[in-house]
Amino acid sequence: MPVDEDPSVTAPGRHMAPTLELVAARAGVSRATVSRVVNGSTSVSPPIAEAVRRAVEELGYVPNRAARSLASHQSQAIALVAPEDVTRFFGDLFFADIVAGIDTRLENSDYVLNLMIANNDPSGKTMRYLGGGAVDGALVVSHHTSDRFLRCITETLPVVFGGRSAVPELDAYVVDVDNVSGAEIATRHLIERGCRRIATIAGPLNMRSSLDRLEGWRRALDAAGVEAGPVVDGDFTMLGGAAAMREILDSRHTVDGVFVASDLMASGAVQVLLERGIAVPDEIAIVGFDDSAAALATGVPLTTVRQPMRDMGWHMADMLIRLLTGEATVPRELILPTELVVRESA
Amino acid sequence: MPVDEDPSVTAPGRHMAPTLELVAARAGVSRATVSRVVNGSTSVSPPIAEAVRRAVEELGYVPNRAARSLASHQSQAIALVAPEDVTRFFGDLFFADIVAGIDTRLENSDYVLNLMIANNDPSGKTMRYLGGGAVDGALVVSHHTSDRFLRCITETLPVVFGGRSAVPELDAYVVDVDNVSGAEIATRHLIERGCRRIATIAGPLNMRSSLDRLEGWRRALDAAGVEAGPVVDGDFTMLGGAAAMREILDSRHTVDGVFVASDLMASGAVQVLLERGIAVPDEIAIVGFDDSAAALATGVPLTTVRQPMRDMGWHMADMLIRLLTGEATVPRELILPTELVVRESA
DNA sequence: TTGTATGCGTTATCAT
DNA sequence: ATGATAACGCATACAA
Repeated sequence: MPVDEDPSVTAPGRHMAPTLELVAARAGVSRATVSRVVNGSTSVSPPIAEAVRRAVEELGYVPNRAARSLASHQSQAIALVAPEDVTRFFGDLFFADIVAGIDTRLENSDYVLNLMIANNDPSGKTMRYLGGGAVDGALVVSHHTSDRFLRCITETLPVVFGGRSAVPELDAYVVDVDNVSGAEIATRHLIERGCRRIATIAGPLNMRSSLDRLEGWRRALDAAGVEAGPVVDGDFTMLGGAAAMREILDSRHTVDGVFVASDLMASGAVQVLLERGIAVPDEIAIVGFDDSAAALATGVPLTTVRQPMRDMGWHMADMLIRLLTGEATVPRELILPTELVVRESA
Repeated sequence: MPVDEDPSVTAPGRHMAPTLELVAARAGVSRATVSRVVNGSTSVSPPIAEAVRRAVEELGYVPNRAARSLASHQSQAIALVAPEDVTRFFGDLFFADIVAGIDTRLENSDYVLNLMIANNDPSGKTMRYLGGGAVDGALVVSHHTSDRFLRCITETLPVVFGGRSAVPELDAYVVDVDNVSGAEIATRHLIERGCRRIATIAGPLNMRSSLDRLEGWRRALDAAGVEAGPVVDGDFTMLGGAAAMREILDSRHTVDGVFVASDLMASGAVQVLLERGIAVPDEIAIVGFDDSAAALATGVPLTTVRQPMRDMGWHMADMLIRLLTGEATVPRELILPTELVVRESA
């Protein structure tokens, strides 16, 4: 026979958190009823509901997550899975912003965010965790995550991707930034300010965003009937950008404008230009992409394309929640607009 | 009436995850035994343990977190609580790195990371969550979080702070970067290269790190018998740094070196110098702090002080885990060394 | 509308 | 060393 302590309603147990049971006792109803009002069931008479709410308030009751999860088969948690090298690629660039965006969406929900840095091993801890019912869904900032890994996880859980992957067959839910039109706008800006020999420094061509930005550059050129200048890979790094700029300058081409697919690369490119005494933007105009910190820290403040990373985070979370709550019509793809920020480099 | 599928042991239930029960059946033992081997209890005979392990493997069993948590009163989760404006202050600076560090420590543990952006309201969702047993402990990157908030949370949970707060009475567990000696080294570098009239552009003086860096600057000066130059608040922003630099130049002081308490501010300062045709470092040498992206994107690559943010994350997590596992001797404070990175600005 | 009873998957306390 | 069995705190089907 269990040794029950006196469950006197007045005694606020030392450290034990109050349970449904206690609230029920205090309100003079059954556990089920308390559960109902806590979960916002409609079928409970106003006076009773009120009494329960009071008891909840007085006792400072807060539902036990584990118990709730166990009984309901829902964790009310979602995972944010980021590739192993967040800090290398997303670098210190967007991560904080995306997270902030996700959080603002989650704020008014009951979901909490679980952070996972994932290696690309579909059999690792990450997969076990995601598969083990620990989370109801996942947000993944993909960009170049392995195919096998992605497929695995989408089979297990509702997933929303941030940034379309390079493998288009994977028709999952995704929110992305409109890289194409962003690049297009940037390039058009170059054209409108008079540039006619426009090169581009691109990102690694196995990344979707690089491809899209290249495409946008090309479109703007085509639309204006301007001949395409050289295309050089800058690897999305500052050093790569500098190297690419040198390559362009040393080539047989003459250019008067460059669309650079990231601010970091643009920053490297501008430094090379300055070193060689080439005036920016007068001799060569530069437009970057990202509107990252680098855009302002560069010798010549960069004209660039701002990406709404915060919005992206918000919408990723929003989409997933709508998926989880069984909403009927969740669009499979959401493309967020970019914005040209005109500063001094073009 | 629920439509149960045949729970035959051999049939890998469509979607239901295998439970202890199933594993037990398969291995021909009791649930308790399975639980023991899963949790690494010693008191189980090798052959039986082996059989269980096989069953676990074959069924792909993974313990249900909710159930485990409910029964054990431990969530195996820790929270990372960041101030509301992560993205403004930590900005895109350190957040990703700290997270990466935390994650590497957590990787080999059973803990998962819960991310919470906290407003400073001790009664809000964050507090309810932290108090509700949803996590076993918390990591907080504090720097300027409200006192009341902090006190609240430290009373509820084991907490490790990243960065000492400005309120020293709060003697919680904390890991911090050695701002004092970092600033000292930076300033000494200035002195060693011949500077004799050394100013400093400081951060907001209500932040502990600002205070510490100021202190380091002063110490180096004192140690070398060099008179202290002007001290100007640069607000930890690029614009603030630029304004501060102008203020120094326009003052009655002449300076030949400036220790700037952040790269972002240093970046602004350098631009002002360049605009006015003042040679860096020949006429005025600049040393920054952080070794952030801004350090490289600046016109003159910055000599600066690198902070081991990744290590900081690692040690925060490590400290908390040791606290949670009841380790006897956990130091209350851990100060990580910084490192001077010499580039071109000084 | 409200209460009763059962189950969720583990851990932990007992016996054995 | 191993196996029953009782919590753990909540949701929910069902009865009232």
